[in-house]
Amino acid sequence: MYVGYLLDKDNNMYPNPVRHPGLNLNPQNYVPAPPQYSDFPSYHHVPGINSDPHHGQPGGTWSSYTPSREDWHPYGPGPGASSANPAQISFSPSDYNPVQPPGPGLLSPSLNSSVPPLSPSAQRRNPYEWMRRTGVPTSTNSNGKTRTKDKYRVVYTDHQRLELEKEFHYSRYITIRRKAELAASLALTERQVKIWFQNRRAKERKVNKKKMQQQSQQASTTTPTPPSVGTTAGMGGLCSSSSSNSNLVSPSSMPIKEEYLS
DNA sequence: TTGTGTTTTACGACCTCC
DNA sequence: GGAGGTCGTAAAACACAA
Repeated sequence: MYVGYLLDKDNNMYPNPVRHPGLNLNPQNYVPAPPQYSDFPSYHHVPGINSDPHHGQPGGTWSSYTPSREDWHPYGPGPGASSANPAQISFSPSDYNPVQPPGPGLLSPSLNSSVPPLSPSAQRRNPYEWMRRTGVPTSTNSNGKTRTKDKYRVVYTDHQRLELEKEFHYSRYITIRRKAELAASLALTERQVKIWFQNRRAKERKVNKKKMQQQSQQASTTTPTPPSVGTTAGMGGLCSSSSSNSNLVSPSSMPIKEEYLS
């Protein structure tokens, strides 16, 4: 889909360690971004989001961040907690009437209705279906697991995924500070960000493993001579036998997100 | 429409490091 | 002991062929 397209298009997005120079989305593929994200205050990578030492300027606002959000369980105490996610609320369907928490609205009234889809992919899937049909907690399944309380899983918005992908594209392993910043800016919990990165690394390993299998299969069928032992020439950083190796894969050499390329 | 395969969140078990 | 890593897996969401 378009996230990968963006990353491919901006393959040199992070040519140097200075990152997130505004993180502008490609308007062609992220239409109509301005009205969509004008209500997403942290989307533009507010100052302080670059506070990581290797990310650029030291952050002046870091000390003001309160990481208490980590304790919000994603399943939360019900609709109020779900509604506290501005990124998700912003795109709730017009016929959905969430229980809004009191106080200054996280949701601009203009977004409640007649909002064009977030992205091309948002036209075919609604990331907020769970908000519709998970009103009744499904506390336990047949196995007695308490895996689903209010919802089993949420579907992250394209914006959230884009930002996470960008961060992953920059670094396979997120720092504690960046995790907190990203969680705050994307209205996710730090736990969600952490798990997303874990899953993303797993995905990369899986893809690399698949690639290696294909290459070895190809080599065995085309070349009679086996590859020399002890050399990694030609592997292109695809050695993913261990976790420590997996992060050596060049970001630009990644088989980036075919699922986004449609 | 439906069946099926794939991808995406989320978690638990286990391990390592500080 | 806690945090965060991998690995395996569950199940929802999604894509797509029949």
